[in-house]
Amino acid sequence: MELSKNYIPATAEDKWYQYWMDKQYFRSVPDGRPPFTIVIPPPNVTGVLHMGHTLNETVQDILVRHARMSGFNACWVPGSDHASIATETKVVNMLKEEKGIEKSQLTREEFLKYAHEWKEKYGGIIYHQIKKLGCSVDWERVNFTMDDHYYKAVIKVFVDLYNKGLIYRGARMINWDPKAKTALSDEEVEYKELNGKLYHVKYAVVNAAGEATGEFITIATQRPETIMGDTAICVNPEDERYTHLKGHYAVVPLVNRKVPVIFDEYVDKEFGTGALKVTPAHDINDYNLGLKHNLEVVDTLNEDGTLSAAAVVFVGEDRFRARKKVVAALQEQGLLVKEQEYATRLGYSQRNPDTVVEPRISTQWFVKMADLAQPALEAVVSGDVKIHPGDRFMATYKYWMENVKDWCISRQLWWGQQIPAWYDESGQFVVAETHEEALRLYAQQYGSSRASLRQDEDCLDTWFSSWLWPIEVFHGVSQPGNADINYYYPTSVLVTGQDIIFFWVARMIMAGLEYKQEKPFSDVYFTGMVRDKLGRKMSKQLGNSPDLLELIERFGADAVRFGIMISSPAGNDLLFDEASCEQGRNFNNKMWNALKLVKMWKPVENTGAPAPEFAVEWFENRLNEVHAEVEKLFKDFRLSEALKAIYSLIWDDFCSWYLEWIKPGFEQPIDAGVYEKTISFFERLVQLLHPFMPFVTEELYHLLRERKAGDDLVVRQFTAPAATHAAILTEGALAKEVISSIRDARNKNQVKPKDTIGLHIETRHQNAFERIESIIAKQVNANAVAYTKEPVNGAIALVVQKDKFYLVTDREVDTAAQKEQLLKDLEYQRGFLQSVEKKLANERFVQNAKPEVVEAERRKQSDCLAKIQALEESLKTL
RNA sequence: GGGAGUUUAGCUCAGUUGGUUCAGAGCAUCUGCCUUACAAGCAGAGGGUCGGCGGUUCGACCCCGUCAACUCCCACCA
Repeated sequence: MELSKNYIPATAEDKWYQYWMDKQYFRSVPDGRPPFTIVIPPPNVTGVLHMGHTLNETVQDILVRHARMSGFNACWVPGSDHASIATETKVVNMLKEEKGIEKSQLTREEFLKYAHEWKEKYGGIIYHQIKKLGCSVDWERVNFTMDDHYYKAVIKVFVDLYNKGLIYRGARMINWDPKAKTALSDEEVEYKELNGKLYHVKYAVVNAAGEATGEFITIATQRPETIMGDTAICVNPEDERYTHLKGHYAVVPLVNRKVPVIFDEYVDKEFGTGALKVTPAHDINDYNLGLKHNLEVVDTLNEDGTLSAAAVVFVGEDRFRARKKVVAALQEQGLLVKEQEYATRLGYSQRNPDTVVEPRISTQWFVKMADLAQPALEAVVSGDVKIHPGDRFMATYKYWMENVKDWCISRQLWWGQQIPAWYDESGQFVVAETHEEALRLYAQQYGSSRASLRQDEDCLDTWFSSWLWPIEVFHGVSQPGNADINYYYPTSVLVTGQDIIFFWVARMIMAGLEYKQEKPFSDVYFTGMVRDKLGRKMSKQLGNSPDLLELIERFGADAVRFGIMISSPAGNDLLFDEASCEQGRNFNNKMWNALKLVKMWKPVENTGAPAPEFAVEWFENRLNEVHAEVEKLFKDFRLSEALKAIYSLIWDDFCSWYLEWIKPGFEQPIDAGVYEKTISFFERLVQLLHPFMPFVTEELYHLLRERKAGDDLVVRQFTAPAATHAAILTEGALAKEVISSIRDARNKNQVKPKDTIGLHIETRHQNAFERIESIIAKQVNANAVAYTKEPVNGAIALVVQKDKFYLVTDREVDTAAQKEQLLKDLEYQRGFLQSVEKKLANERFVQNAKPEVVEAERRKQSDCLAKIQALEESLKTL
């Protein structure tokens, strides 16, 4: 068969993915083997894979393929997340831009219909990309967080937690996105540094009887538009400027409300004027102060960020326009003391990046976290769930779990699981999985029956469904105790970004322990953030986020996988550079050419020339050595190092040394035994590499030999690497160095090809040298390599394994250059000797250092002395 | 403001209980080669006071202290 000049990824990749699918190699059903399970961190259903996903999916595929080839029943569950806020925002924008429809014009049902259509249309992109990347997921196990069974499971868990008293309804200060008109979790708020203004406003002071004292108290605020919601003025009790105001009141400008002056250490005397206006409805700290001092709450904002009737003035104005008007009005009334430039931080909605988040009092559903967090903390601290790399995240995890706050799980959205709370007309409610059940419960609980109840309009936080992911992808909540959940749970490894350790990882541990009484995964592998080569975050705005499919088109999926893995230590940020994909592509091509070389050879039983047995022996040992090393690196999740080890084994040891050693002369036959060994080495090499670069390796595997049905690399099982012989590995290294040195001498025109070369070999290397002699002769293209134990006049000095060898040739040698080289060596050895002797002369070293260290030092000393002597003798001969 | 982490060659990273004159690899760069598998390749070369300072030690890239720079998380003083 004619092999193309270079490896062409595109055809091979599509061919093999289809082939693997047809053979059901990624399909997993419970059997007698131990399971190895990974659940994919579900990407947003309507999103596209960015480089961060690419890294995560690649790592998972490497682990899964490696497990599949190591005797495990490997099961990788794919799926996607409905991502309520992100998706709903996209759908809302699409409706507005493409159809001119506002969400408010639609009923819930109509909107959800559009959303489902959107999901059907774009939901497949992700899966297409996962396939192109070569991910060996079980496509018969695709899960979506809004599948029927999944939806029911989420509702079931909600009802269960409610019945356990772990879910409650409460009025709380939440982050409000006035554009999306929804509550946001703290994590969904992004803070930006801005130049704001600090307005100093004076409030008239009145005494307990309500009479003006003629005094004013000046406060500093960034948000003058909220003063209509003020319900107190707060000062520090230690602040002597204000202590006389105890029992007094202040009059809120514009609305003339009388509010108390309260005292609390919270106030910083040094900041602003030392007096703070308290607006419990619109600031988290003020809210807490309000709780502490029992203050009235006056909510002056509507859902959309305009001023509400409670504001009395500027009703209906947007909060930022209102600010200007309030400032103008204050100025007019002479109450604005001054404006001051002030650097501040404002919270923006992660979903609507231009929208400033508004702290708002609102009725929401909460999960009580303290009791759930405790066991989840212990699971990680005790090492039941192991985090990689190391325990780098332990401190943060611990801190977070010990200070966990209750989790606001309601969202004012339609795309998601609707909260299963059912209300009557007066607001009394029951929590039940279905309407029928709710009616029954309602009658039982309130003693009167209703024909229907109204379901809560809100839906649940996306994470309230994702925290069940490792369980419900196996239907473990909706059908507890089924065969799949019993077999696959707990899963083996979770691979995810460290940025969602608390959103998701911690909560999955909580849910697992609560609903399966067992951790959801044994190991967590954190990948870092993917940045561009300048260290910047990848973002659409910067345009530095490469399109995955385009990268695959240019380099091939294997090369992209190589590029993203080669310098990607666990947990550290990855600075992605296309150059490393190029390196991966070159690597493909290197292997392709090695294949071409091997396929060119004609094996015969008896070539008449001695077979390079040593080369075969050496490489087999080297292969076993690296294989064992790779297995160990896998255990420690040091995947990029494993890839580097394999890369170097294939490129340097196999291609550059081994193949050159056994390569027959032009159009000469090769010994059949050596050929067979070589093919089997090649097979083992592509097998080792397969988890990292699945396509090219499968292609090579099938080109190396005819395969019987079912003999495919993707399912070929690793055998444990055999023990290695240190002596052979050392001899191999010796051969390499001797060859390099002779080539070096030849490059300097000191030796010519076809010369007979004599080497002065130390006795202790003699046996080894006899074994590798023929390889050396062949590699340096010499008639013969003789060796001698006696120094010879005019010899060329070689350094091999820190020992001196002398190369003898009948050529004229450049004695000046030789002399220079020898003097250099001598200088080095003398310096070395000096440092060794200095150490040995140091009494404290001899006394304190470990005996073996001192002994080693003594040996160095004598070795070094011998070398110096030899060098001096050689110098004399020149 | 609190906490965690990082800092080794131009870039990305190794460096495993402190012990060779130990400072490494890959990529990139430069030089020379279209040598019968591979120019997506081969052969060479240059390049670093291991972030700064101090300490412990016979001995420090490694341990301790401190300072600096960068990154992330948490909190969020009107």
